[in-house]
Amino acid sequence: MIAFKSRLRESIYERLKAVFPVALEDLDMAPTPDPKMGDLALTFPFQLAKTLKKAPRAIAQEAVPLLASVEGVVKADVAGGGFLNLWLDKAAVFAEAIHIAGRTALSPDEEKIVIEHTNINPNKAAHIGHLRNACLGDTLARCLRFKGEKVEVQNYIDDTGVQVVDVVFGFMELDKKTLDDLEKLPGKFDYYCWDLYARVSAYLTEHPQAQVRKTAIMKSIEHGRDPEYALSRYISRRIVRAHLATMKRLGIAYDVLPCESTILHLKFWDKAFALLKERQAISFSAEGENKGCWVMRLEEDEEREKVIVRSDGTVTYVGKDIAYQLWKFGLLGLDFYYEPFADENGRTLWISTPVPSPGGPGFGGASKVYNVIDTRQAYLQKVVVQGLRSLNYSAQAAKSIHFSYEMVALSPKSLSELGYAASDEEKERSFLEVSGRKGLGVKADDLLDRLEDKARAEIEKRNSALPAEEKRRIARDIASGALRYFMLKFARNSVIVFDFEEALSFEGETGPYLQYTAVRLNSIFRKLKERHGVAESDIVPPSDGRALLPPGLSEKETADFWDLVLAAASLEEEVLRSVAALEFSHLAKFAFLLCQKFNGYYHKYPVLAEENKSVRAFRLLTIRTIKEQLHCALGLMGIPPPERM
RNA sequence: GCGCCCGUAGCUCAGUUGGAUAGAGCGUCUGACUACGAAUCAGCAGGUCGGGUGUUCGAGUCACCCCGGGCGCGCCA
Repeated sequence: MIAFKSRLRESIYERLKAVFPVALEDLDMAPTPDPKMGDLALTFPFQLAKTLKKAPRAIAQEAVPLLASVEGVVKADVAGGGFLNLWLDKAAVFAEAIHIAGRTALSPDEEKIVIEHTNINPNKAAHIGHLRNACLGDTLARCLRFKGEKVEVQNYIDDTGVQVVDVVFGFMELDKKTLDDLEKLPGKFDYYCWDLYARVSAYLTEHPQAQVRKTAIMKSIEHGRDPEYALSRYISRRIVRAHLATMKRLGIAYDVLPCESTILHLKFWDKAFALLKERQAISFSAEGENKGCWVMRLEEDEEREKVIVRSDGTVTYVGKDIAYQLWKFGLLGLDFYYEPFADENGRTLWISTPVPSPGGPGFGGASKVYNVIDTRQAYLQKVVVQGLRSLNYSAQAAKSIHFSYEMVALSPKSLSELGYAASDEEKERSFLEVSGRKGLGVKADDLLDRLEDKARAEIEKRNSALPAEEKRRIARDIASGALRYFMLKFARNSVIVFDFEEALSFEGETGPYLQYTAVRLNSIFRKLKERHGVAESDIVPPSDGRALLPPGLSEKETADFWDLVLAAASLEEEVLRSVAALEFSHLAKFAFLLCQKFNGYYHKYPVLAEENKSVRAFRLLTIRTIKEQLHCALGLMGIPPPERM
């Protein structure tokens, strides 16, 4: 419908411009509050009132005759204090909706877009906070690809960070395990490390003198000395595989895994450092509290400065991030080497390596970059962008988007369900932050397992005769759909206070509600084939000149049909709106509303049982359009539509 | 102290870059299945949109000030 609307806007503009001082972009067309008042409302009379020194209502009155014969408009009228309401040609809109259903006419704006998301430290299992990140990032990727953009998804692996060092320390010092022992460790490795990491954190707090040993381990890893280096590498790689397996359960995949170790080996930082010095984006601090450091002055606060290179010559996290961001835009003049890491449904996932490997693919070189990182890192992301700007890469700075979102926290109820013994101070609070250090959080796989168990029980109630394998597959799809919708339904700026009961719900505004709706739609077409031998693809608009809307259709049904089709036809606009605002709760809400409208419609209007042939054909055409748009929306959210459930 | 975010129905949250009469879900209550799938649908009840002052034809939405809560502000990542 986006194409229909833009054509409409242009022809309205053509009619108005001779008489009124309007610009094309002033012609906003908002839906009316009530379909009885028309379909779209123009508000330009309000805007013109002052300059024309006329009442908005009078302006609207004057404009009405100009719009009466615009193509696609069947009626125009004045309403309220000066709204100009339009009634659209239902058949024309419906025809376009049928034509475009399940597809899009949108086109890309960028040469190439890089999205960085997930980025879990490879030292422990993924938890619900990580899931929010991955679901948002993956949905963004899907929407941009739908739009036609060339998208590359990167999952940055901090394989040399202190968090991995902590776990190496734990294996060596607390558990006295060798690499050989690790290879034989039974059970879920990421779960083992989850507990170990919490144990190490507690141990280091109680035994500050152990920091010396930890520092020694870190140095060994940096210099590639075994057994520390071999352990760190083994741990990080095995955990990354665990994370990938978790994300695969949600249909989330990546193109490339850039590793921090490679950034260090290939001297990305040295190159970036030289650039920063050369263009004076950073300066050497000769005195004061940051004496001996290379620092960047902050634009919004001249008093403050951020240390980029420490006095001991090592680079900070932000410094490395600036180098990485430069590489994403192809501004570093360096590239990684790559080797295959995994095969995901026939698609190769590549990992960076310092070892030259001829014939490998190339990554990076984007014209726009989205970094999906929670809002607590907003300050650091600002510094990164300022880094680009200071290097005179203002175009790239403007296209460095921090896709920020609030954290996932735990409700007091979920804390007690996890068996967490909260301190008195913690009991006062309305929620607690997830903390890997404390081992406090809901592990992604645990939550998915619980969702699957519950889904399987529900399937058993309804479809116990299905083959076991199919029941398992459906349970997986429902678990995935429930979780993905849950992660998208909240606005990104609001803290999700996680509650098991809410997250495990399959009723109301949930993923399974949407899936159930899709299943009902499937069933109609399955039965159409079984009972009447008509395939879904045979449902097409009448070709013999008969009207798209059957004559004599009741006023009530026309209104219900129209409400449904208008909703379905706004998918593309909703996608654009969601991407522009980075607010995928819009898309989620859109899909939910569409399902609600369909379920209400279907309740009132029988389809297969309808005796009047032309009415039945019309309803089939209507719901087929709905089905395709719904499947499309589900696909954008990564919610799998089961055949049955 | 400075910066960012949040405050809407009993609970959890939407609210289309300012539009007409503020909406969902859950929960409560009342109804609808020998099924085109009840993971559904129909209905009842529930609101000084934290408070105030402005801007505007129009404010839940924008500005400023308060109140309450969260998160940042490391030579950690």
